[in-house]
Amino acid sequence: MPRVSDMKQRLTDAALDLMWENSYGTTSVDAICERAGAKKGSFYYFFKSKSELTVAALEAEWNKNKANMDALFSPTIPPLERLDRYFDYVHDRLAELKKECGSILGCPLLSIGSEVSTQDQSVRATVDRIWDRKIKYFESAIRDAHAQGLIVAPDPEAKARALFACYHGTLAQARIQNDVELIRDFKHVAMDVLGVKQAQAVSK
Amino acid sequence: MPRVSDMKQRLTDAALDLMWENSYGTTSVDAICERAGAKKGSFYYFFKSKSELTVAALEAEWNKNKANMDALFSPTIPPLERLDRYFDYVHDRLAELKKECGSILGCPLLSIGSEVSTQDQSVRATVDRIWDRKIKYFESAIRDAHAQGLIVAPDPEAKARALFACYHGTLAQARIQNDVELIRDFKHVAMDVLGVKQAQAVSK
DNA sequence: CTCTTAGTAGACCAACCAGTCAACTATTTA
DNA sequence: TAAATAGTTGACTGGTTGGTCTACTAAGAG
Repeated sequence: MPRVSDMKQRLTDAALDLMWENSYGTTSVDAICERAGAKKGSFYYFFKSKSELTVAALEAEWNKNKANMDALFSPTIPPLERLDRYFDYVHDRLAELKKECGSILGCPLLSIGSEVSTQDQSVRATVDRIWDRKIKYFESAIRDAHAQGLIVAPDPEAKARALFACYHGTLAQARIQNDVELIRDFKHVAMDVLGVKQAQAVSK
Repeated sequence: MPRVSDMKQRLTDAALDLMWENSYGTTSVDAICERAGAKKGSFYYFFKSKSELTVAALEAEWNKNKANMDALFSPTIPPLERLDRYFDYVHDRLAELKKECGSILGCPLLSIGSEVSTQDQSVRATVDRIWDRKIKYFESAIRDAHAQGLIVAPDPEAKARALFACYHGTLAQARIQNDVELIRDFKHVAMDVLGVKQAQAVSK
């Protein structure tokens, strides 16, 4: 089996970086190739189309983050603290990225998903699928919190979806206003959504 | 003063329709002209660029909705009911649009804003400005509710921003999943965010 | 050493993009 | 009726887009 290459991954990495910072539409195949150090021929050797590359890039990003997500949402951590740590983690990462590129980028799933949802069903479905996987982390944290009597959430799945949506709205607003402030404040909003009383909130 | 024309408005209407349903990037000047029944020359007679047209289209949309927003958020209506009615109104409108085009479109401010935020500062700033105006409706409803002892919100501006962000996250998720369900449920989430006890919620 | 296979190279294409421009036309005022 | 003004027309341009194609090359297996 001759000749190995990491070009496929370089292409998905480049694509996600560019689409996250800019948008799906303004990220051209040429630009992706340039950033990955590839030529057009290589691109279309690995992917049938820009759409297919995007699906692969989103799945690759998920796989890259999964281990970290598993750690953040480990059942060994008190359930509300899992959420708290996750919010901190995202905040810190976005703040770090802002130093590099000057902008708060929000969540690529939402940006890309919202942009292509009515136009590209396979990308839309991919975003949808990954979105659901991420909600599962919220869901089990919420279920555990309910079981421990920290909150009242008889329908953890619905609560998780609602909280996840609220969080992404905050990330989107942060992107539009290019301001981390809201993200920092979201922790308190999350406690409201979950119905945690101040006294019960995660102590520092 | 010779020759009058409603073409400027036809162009902004067409642009907003297309960008709302599809996206900023995939909405071409040609497509806008076709839908408005204009030729390229007319487009660039009224607007210097696609970017400038978009700014005008967003402002025009705001002006079209303003009277209705003023009515929905009239101080004569109990504060929490104002929000309730607003959520109903948006839900009904999006459900109606879905019948026409097959998709839940979400909020054009968020879709367009998120897409262009890092690329087009004047459109970004316009979205930002209109976003702030809309928050004002939430803010005064929240302040009134606080004054009446219906909720505890010592910082109505922050609460309004948070609630608005949560709502838009829900609208974005509805667009991505093409599902009204979440929007229907948002009313209850809003009451959680505001800290309204069930018994105090708007009665039917 | 050579065959096979996985990957690379880059010229090329038709479609489309935002934007330009000079000629044209309808309408109002004087 | 004629001049001035407000709006319209559509061909055109140069650059970009996603995608194709044929020729090429590096490396492991026999």
